[in-house]
Amino acid sequence: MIIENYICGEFCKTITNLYSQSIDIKQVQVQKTKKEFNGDFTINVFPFLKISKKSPEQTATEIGNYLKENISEISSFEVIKGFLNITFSNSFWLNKLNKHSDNVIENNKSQNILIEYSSPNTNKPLHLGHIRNNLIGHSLSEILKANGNNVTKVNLVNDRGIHICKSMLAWQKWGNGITPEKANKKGDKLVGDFYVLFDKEYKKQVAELISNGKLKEEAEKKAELIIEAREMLRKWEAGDTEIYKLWETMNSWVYKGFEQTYNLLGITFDKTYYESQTYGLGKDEIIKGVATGALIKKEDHSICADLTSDGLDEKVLLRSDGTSVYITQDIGTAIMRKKEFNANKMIYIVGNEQIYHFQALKLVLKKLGYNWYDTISHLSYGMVELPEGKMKSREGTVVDADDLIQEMFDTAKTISSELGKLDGLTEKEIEQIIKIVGLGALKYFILKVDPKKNMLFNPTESIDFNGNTGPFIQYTYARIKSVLRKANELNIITPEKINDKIELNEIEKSIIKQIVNYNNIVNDAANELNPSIIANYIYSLVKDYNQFYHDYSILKEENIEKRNLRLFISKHTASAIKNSMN
RNA sequence: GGUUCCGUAGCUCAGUUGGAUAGAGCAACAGCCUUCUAAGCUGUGGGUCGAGCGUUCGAAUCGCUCCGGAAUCACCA
Repeated sequence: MIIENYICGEFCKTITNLYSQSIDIKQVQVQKTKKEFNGDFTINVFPFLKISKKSPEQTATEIGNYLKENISEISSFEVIKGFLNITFSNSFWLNKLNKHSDNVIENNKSQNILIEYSSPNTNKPLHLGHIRNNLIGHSLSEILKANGNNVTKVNLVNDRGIHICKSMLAWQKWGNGITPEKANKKGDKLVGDFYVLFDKEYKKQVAELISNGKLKEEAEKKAELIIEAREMLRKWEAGDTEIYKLWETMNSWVYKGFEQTYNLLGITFDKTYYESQTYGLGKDEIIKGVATGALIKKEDHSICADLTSDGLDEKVLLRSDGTSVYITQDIGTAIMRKKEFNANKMIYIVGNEQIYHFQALKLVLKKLGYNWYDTISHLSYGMVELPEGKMKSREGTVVDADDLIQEMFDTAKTISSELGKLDGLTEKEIEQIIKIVGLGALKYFILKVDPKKNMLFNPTESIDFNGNTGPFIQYTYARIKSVLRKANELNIITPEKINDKIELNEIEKSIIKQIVNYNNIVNDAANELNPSIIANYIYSLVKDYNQFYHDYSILKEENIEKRNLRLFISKHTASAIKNSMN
């Protein structure tokens, strides 16, 4: 955008000088020139025909001539219909590239950004949906960091509630004192099994009641197991020591399991919140809100926010018995975090089923008088579907995170050894490689899709290493590194030695342009909160580089400057790729 | 029913604030290991951008109306 802005500015001056009329810079449209045409940037002159009172071709030619005369870096221009394609000199691009050599992003207004992601429940192991969440959250936080922001990554664990009591109750009844160690099982898996067991037994009871003539709804409420689970939740909230101890023990098993999965994925958090500690937050704020008249207290003593003027409904914030609901807690934590981290921006990575929830959250905060309510953004992502349809825990079609990651490793190993990529390596090296490749495949496969869209996860395609995949990018990166390793004359690659005397062919120039624009893309993606832009961008860069690689042989190269240029490009391509692979 | 999101090649997906002849990969077919690593490269075929109307010099992109799919509209979380 930096170059485009510069061109826009020069264009405005040109219009003023040629036609003595001033125009708004926003009217100027500058794009990168399409591949099929000659040029680096294209200015569209159609909107200015009324000012020039000439044909599109004449107008574009006039402007082109003026720009070329006044900007020395423009080497030539071409006019096609109303499109003015201008070409910058090679030295212009090479200098830009050199400026960005360390991929340090300039022009930063550093911000404190808080990003919440993952947010698991402690009654089930992590699954494919969590993987999408985790990868988006982690990747976005890396993008924001690369932009020079101060990023705090937080997790909010849902560790309380009736669903947690269900697995606890099942363990109490049928667990016979089993532990992850005794069962030789990950803690989250073990607890998840008891949750499933509860559901199974509960359904049995319900079916029995129905066959005894009860209505379905009544049966679901009257089944003994659910009554016991509710009683357990009541005891937990009352601070019953025995229940509390069980809860702590089982949750600690789960956390150990989660930690393993996070480690496997390479994901970390700066702070973890537990809902058991935050669920009471927000009450005071809401009561204050009633006092100021922002919120409504109803006859049954429940407290609501009237959001109808914003197109939403009435939202309950405190139950009639004074206990808090989900959103109460979120109001409290938002206010707390805002203070704690002095956050300029708070991003929540949460599935699109909660779009309504976050709209309501922001509006309630607004009503409560927090004018920073709009610094909250909800990055919602779509569901991950399987070729057979949606994942359903009841039907056992949920893709478990650990299983999936293991499968990626196994496939990476199979494919790599079939291709002979692992020949002559030590066990340790092999393990390292399949981890990088397997995870790279999974991460890229998920991140390349626009988060807001529902996506289809086809296991066989995700572990394909050809084409638009993570391993292809890694492969290219590895090859570039190999080129650089072999080029022991690296020290003679200096931009000063590369000048306009060297002609750039189309591919060389296209790669340089792409790398120069890389930082801007990163910036834009950070603004749009969308890692998939970078993923797709890097793929196109890598693809160009691959052509480049196949079209030339450095070792056979006739002149030393050309060889330097190619090494120079390789070096920058490598750093651009590396930057985006973290 | 209200609100939000999605619909682009057989399949999975890109497509920058409206721009030029709509792009990749997979799958199919035909080539390429004298090159820096073939996890690659080249070529061929494949499209009514869900449909229609409108806005304008110009629409996959913006607006409206339909059609199809998803999510949501709890004193659940």
